[in-house]
Amino acid sequence: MALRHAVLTALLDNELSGYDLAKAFGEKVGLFWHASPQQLYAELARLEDAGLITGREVLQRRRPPKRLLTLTDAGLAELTHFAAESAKPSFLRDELLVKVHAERVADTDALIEQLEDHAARAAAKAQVLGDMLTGLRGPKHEAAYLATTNTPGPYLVCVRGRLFEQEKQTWCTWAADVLRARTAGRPIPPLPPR
Amino acid sequence: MALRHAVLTALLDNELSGYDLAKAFGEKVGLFWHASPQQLYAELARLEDAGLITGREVLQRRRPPKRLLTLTDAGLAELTHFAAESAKPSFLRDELLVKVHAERVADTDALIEQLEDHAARAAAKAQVLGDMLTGLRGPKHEAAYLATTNTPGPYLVCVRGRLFEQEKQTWCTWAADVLRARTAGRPIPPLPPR
DNA sequence: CACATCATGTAACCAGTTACATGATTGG
DNA sequence: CCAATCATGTAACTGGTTACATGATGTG
Repeated sequence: MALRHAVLTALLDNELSGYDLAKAFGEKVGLFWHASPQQLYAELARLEDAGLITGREVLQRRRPPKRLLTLTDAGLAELTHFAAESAKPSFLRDELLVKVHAERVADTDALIEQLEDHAARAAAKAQVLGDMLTGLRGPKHEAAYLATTNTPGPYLVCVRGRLFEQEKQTWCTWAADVLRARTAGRPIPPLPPR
Repeated sequence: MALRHAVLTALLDNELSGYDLAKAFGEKVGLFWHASPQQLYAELARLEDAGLITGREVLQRRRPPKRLLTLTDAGLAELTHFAAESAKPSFLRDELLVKVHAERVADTDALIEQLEDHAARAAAKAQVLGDMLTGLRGPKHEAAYLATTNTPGPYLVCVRGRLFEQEKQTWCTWAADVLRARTAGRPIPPLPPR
């Protein structure tokens, strides 16, 4: 049950509403841990029942009121405890790979199209993550930022997300090129080094 | 519902028993799509009910009898149809990243240990995948193999798995080095290029 | 004789997805 | 006035994990 801890982590630095969290999980956080709004609202209710977070009502001018959520001491302790446990290994799990594996019985042109589509999306995400990284470290160089910040965690995680997307882009592009070269009888391109 | 299709794909080339499949999902297939034996047996029952696979009993000397499963024509058609649909984007979802994100409130030494552990596992998996690739292409060069085989799918997928594990190893090692350098007051190492 | 491997599952629970539901406010 | 965004959820279903259960055979 790591969604719970992903939520606690997201609340570590900011006081957020359920809505804010849903947005964060669709963007920043979502780049390494995805969850739907419905899942979040359910989890938030459970977390509040368990006393790991508390909410305070904030009235807004010309907006519906919102509940800003904060970690309690118990929530903080829970997070610290969680971080010390050994993490289970993560798996690559990708529908597209299943389809490529079944290329033999698939429509190759449709597959190529999808590979290129996924490559483009990955490139866009990598770009967003790159911008987030420069935003985080500000005017400093990476090494200087990592040496001095007291929250290196988010930066490190963001680097991983970026590597992941870059790797995905590289592979998708190459795989599409390979399949295209095969159907056209052209020479197979090598996998670009990175 | 892509487990169903992952199973069909695994049966595309070989006739397998439930037990064989469970092993394959723990090894080869599991490197890009993981499933537990329980999930598989449940899915197999459903697939047979749906008429997408059939089993034939095989008696063995000095072994319990097993049921070898094969794709039916309907199963093949289902797979072809699935491959043409657009695949939903895959997410990176990793407990370890949640922990690193929460580094601020975690035991840094414990985290470093885990990062190094995960790096070692990733390196081992990458090695296995590399061996699988050389096994698949035999004496040929990659380009020659990909140009001539009629099943490039498994090879391409395997390359992706290897890239993923290499990327994971690179990052885990670097992140551990960064955290270690911070606590020791040493200079932060750069992320190695690849 | 004990442990690993072959071979197959069931039951209970937890996590995640899809579809639906509601109502206010802001910007074009 | 309509669409987008802010803000919060519920209900029904599907998918996945953990723990348990059974029994045969091969290896040290």
